[in-house]
Amino acid sequence: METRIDRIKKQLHAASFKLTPQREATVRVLLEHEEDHLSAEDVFLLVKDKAPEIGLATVYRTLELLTELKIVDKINFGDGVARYDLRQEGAAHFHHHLVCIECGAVDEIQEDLLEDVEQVVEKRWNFLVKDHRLTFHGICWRCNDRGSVEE
Amino acid sequence: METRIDRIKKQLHAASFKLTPQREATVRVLLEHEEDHLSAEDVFLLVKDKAPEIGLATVYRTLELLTELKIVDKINFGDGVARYDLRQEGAAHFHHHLVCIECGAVDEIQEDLLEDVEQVVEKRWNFLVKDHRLTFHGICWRCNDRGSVEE
DNA sequence: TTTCTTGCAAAGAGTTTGCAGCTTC
DNA sequence: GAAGCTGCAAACTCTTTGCAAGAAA
Repeated sequence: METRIDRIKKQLHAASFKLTPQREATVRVLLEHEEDHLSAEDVFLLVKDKAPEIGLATVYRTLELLTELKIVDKINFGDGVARYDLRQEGAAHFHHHLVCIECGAVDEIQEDLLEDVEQVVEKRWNFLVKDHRLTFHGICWRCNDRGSVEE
Repeated sequence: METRIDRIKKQLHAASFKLTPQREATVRVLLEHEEDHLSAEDVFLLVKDKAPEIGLATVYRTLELLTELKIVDKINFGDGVARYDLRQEGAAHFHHHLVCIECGAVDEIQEDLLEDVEQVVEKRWNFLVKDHRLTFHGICWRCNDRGSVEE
């Protein structure tokens, strides 16, 4: 059976790149942390466990490469650090994020909630939507449960 | 009649800050460029025309202050540079952006298109929405008009 | 005087790049 | 051996901070 790594390898080859051991280690870290939103530094530290000789620059170069090939998405929650998210296979659109302003947790919404909104944008603004970024800032269910919420 | 500057001055005073000449010059630049999405450097260069002795650090400090007071919004389109947008007076929510991947233009949508979506998020994810960031990436009406659009 | 604010220069964080050496075909 | 890839260190960009001097209350 074809694994996710195999498919990524094919994508790289199709674009004339190799899946080197360093690149594979990086991809594996991303696969093992699909739920998280790792920074380049985070990825670097995790990759080092598998491949201690790897350099930070290689991780950056790999993440950039994967971003170009649309295998990962580079996101920015405004804290000055780029984060990298493995794209859902076959996902045409970026998923959404819920950032908790209390505890800092970041949850994902895989469903596309914007279909109607995109229709409006395309019709009313004559803007051909190719992708979107949507992040909500607020209080997550964990913090909501934990106590009363007043403004 | 009370001007926008007057009101901003009051907001500063209410939080025990002064509207110094440097801060006023910075705010004026933002007012004169409401349509744009200026980086700190952009603001700095424009402020320098009015007040040549101003330092870049002061501009950064002023923009940070205005962001804290929710007079401006700090945005990030993923190019590693923070941009600053004067908030619409009385706007509870952040406006949306249309970023053209052809010409780089950034247009604004002041209308809140997300009311329905936020309801869903609050109900289904038990997430209390306080604010949102929504950016569409695609082809703007200018580039659309200019020629045929194929992928 | 005391407190806030500023300009400058230095420091800091995150990211990119030049280059020599190493792989891979 | 040509082409691609890597690790290291240096460079670079954007932003923040320390500090002495200046302005305001």
